Amino acid sequence: MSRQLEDLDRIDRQILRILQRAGRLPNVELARRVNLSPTPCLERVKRLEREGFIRDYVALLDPIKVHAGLVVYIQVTLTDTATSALEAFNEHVSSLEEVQECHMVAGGFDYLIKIRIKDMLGYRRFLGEKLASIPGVRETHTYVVIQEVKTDTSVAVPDPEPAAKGGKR
Amino acid sequence: MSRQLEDLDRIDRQILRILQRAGRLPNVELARRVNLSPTPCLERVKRLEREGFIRDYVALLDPIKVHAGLVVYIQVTLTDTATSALEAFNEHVSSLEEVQECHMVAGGFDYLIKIRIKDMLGYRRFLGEKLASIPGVRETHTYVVIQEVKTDTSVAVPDPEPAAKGGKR
DNA sequence: GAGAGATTTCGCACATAATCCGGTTTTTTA
DNA sequence: TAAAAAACCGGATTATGTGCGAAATCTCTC
Repeated sequence: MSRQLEDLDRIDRQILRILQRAGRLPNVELARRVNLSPTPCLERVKRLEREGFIRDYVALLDPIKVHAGLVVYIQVTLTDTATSALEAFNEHVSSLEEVQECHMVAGGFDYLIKIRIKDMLGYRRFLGEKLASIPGVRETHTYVVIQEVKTDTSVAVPDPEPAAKGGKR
Repeated sequence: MSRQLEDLDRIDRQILRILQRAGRLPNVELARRVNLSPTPCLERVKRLEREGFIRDYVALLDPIKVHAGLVVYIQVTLTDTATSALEAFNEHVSSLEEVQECHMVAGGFDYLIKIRIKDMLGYRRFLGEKLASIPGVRETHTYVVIQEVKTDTSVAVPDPEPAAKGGKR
């Protein structure tokens, strides 16, 4: 029914790579870059969306200009590691607007969460008013980010396999 | 010259919040949602882009479908903490396609980098062939992500201050 | 508090892009 | 090799983005 990555040809992958960087590129221009006419190009894009390769399109803001320039990673350990407790924590954390990412990491049922706030005062408020109010938090360890060296929302799309034998595709 | 966040009114902030979630929303529809006609709405969007509040527009892909489903955080300590060594490391890391984020964290000149790869084999290859080849890496500590609880590219845009008294500016 | 100026808004006209449709070419399959 | 399926293209239609002048709103000054 739905294609796998292996089923995508060179053009499909090109499209993914381009749209990852320029989500609002007009279809005419996209078609030109991948050497297609607009119609089949749009058809491919729509299909990639339908099949779930493309999740959605977003605008990226300048964090500093919207007062969210400070990034802090917080490592969290829970007291209770029962499934229900974990799920409760998941729910709670997901609802916090400062939390950009939350991951459960291997080795001792810890969490690593990434937050964006304006400044240290914002961090203190988050820790005291938001994170502390979540039940079951045993301890936290804070990593304050001094410099953002790289931030990239795109992922590498591998080239297609040269197609084993016989025909091509 | 360029506006600050404080200078944005309710509508501007609404626009930012909406476009963060739906970067390809047609301007007519956006205008309808913020109760404006298309013309001034587009004018505002263009201005927000020009002033740098909106950095760019991107398509978000499904990491699993493009064989980048495994997230690993790696904590890195360098042997040399001279500015030139740090900059060299920054350059090197930024060029690696698996690296989605790289942050310098306070307290001992460590780095925290986030990578996306297909599986554990991909991780081993990255560590052995890519990260190890960067000079000056003293030690690394790995956090393997079991579950992605939350991932959000958007940031909270605060509501405007009610404008103190008398005039505003 | 009245008025000049600036800013923002709207509605219409125009340009550009997205979408639809039919026909052709290419690829796949039997 | 022929038939079927899929992909592609070009042009017509529709929708969307963009430019411009006029009206409305707001700001500031006197």
